[in-house]
Amino acid sequence: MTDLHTAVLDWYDAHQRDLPWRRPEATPWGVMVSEFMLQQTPVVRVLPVWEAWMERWPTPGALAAEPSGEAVRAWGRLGYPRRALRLHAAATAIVEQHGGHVPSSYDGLLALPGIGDYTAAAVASFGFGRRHVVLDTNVRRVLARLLAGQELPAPSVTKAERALAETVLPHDDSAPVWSVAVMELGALVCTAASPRCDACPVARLCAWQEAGRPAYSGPERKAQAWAGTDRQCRGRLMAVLRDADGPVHRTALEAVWDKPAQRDRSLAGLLEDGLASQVGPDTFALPG
DNA sequence: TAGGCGTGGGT
DNA sequence: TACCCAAGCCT
Repeated sequence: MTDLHTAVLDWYDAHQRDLPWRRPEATPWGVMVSEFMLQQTPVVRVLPVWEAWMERWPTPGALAAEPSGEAVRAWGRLGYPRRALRLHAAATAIVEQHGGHVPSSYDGLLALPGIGDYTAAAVASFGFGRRHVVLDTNVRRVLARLLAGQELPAPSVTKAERALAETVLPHDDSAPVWSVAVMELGALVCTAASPRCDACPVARLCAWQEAGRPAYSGPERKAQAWAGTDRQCRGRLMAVLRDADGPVHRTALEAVWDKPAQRDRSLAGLLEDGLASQVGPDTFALPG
């Protein structure tokens, strides 16, 4: 155990948030649900939805037994509702292919819909105690600063970055807690915009500090457009479907977006994606 | 692989 | 006010 590990783990022990999916009684399914919800979504918004979700669907089988539309409805305003669809599909695959038990291996997890490298590593690690490099945006940022001396990581994961993360991943059973501790450090202290270096337990070991905190100099990071996009339109349409008890008439959808061509294209996209279904000549609903 | 895909809080 | 960004995935 190096000075670096001791400092990070001691800090985590003292400052970690009490999150329900981190508690000892949390199941692999609960961990998996949390990881789906946390994809691109802050913890504070996930908490109440996760609680309600686990109350209603405590196992993959419970979720798989209901229509996918119920998952989309329960997803609420978390955003990226196809995650709800994919979580439902993953639950179905777990029932059909894994006897209702969340697979414990990275490869088994990676094969499920909606699970990529990060989520597979996170569930294998946090849900089953396995040793995997867990590279999310927090870990990447912390290691970029601490080890590479750069303010921000590259736009996508590089081989060198993964290799560097491997060099600091403990080889004993503390690998998972190391990963979650680094993530927590990134979420609470080593933040993207205004890092609180005065509160950082490893500032004295940080290559970025040592270099004088140079500004990011890599490829340009372009922001996503939002106003007037199909995404905004789709969000409006989904809100109408979600908030209705049953099927809604076409006019209710037309009322929330005034550009007919874009509205029609967006609705067609939602039908194509399986996020909505047409139940009559002029009526639509969440999928059955 | 670059771009599409929701939502809302922080600065 | 306008970005910026938050435990990514898929095509």
